[in-house]
Amino acid sequence: MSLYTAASLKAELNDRGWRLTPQRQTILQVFQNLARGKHLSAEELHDLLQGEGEQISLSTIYRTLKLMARMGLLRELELAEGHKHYEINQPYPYHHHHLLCVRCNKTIEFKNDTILKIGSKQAKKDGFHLLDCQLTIHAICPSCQRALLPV
Amino acid sequence: MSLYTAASLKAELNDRGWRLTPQRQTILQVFQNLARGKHLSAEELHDLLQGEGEQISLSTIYRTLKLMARMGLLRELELAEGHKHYEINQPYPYHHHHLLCVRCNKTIEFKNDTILKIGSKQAKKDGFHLLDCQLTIHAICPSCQRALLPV
DNA sequence: TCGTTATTAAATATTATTCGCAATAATACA
DNA sequence: TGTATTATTGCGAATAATATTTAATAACGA
Ligand SMILES: [Mn+2]
Ligand SMILES: [Mn+2]
Ligand SMILES: [Zn+2]
Ligand SMILES: [Zn+2]
Repeated sequence: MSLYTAASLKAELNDRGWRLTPQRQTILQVFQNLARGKHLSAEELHDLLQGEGEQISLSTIYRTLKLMARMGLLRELELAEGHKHYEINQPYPYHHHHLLCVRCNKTIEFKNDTILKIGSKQAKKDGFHLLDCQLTIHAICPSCQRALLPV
Repeated sequence: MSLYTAASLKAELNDRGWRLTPQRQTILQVFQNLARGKHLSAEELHDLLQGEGEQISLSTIYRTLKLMARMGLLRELELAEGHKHYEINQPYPYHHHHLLCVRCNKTIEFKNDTILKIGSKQAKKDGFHLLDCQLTIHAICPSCQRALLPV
């Protein structure tokens, strides 16, 4: 399950002229141990770390999340109005997608192997190097449908 | 092509206790006439309208974009860091997806009928009312691959 | 072990988006 | 067709997520 060890993360970083820091290691650790279906915002990650006694500045958290998303280690998700959420980017058997209620932000994860295949094929066709591939279904959940009208 | 006339937009709005205003009509008009492959941010739409002599406040633009996205008339896309883009939400034959370079934001549109089917099926299965279904492929384009390292 | 330089924490800046409000105008209905 | 109701607008101000600047620190390669 745990794709990156300290050593492999270091290699991945050093390859690009970057450095392995305790902060980066800790943050990746958190995402690797996060329960399935959980997603964290920068703020939430900050709070979680504080709770564990880890003192990592919010700036560093923002920088690290962005860096790791661009490396393909994390997925950057738009699951709520106003801020991003992150989760570990897992390959094939764990790869999944999101069904989202635009009113209450209820999120359901689902798997579908076809989508990743389509995405990989398309990226390859255009010569892009694939980082992530995410289907987001914007919809209205059953309970929000019942609670009619109000936006 | 033009899915909504003034009359049908009015009906759609009034059904929910909302009103048809010249501003809403104008904004939907712009998106319906937008060239294939073009996406607009709130700011860009504002500038475009100004250029045409239409004076619609930025507040109204933000409100309208959000409203229409939640109605399913527009698609809200995350194609760049920091701000959203919008396009008209077209059904089946025009429905498409995006391949995006996370470094330079180069965007390629592509079609795939399977994805919409998967999305519809999943939404139905969970009792959600589908608004939009978008596959976003995060990747690195060929020229950014060549321009190595720099983030 | 040392020098170089990427990274950090903290404070500050930026900027997309929202909100409060008073004025206006779309709609329902008499 | 006129009137009352209230959703919507434009403006300015507020908010909040994220970026940036800086000096101090600490990884890394030699
Ligand atoms: Mn997920
Ligand atoms: Mn598009
Ligand atoms: Zn809901
Ligand atoms: Zn690029």
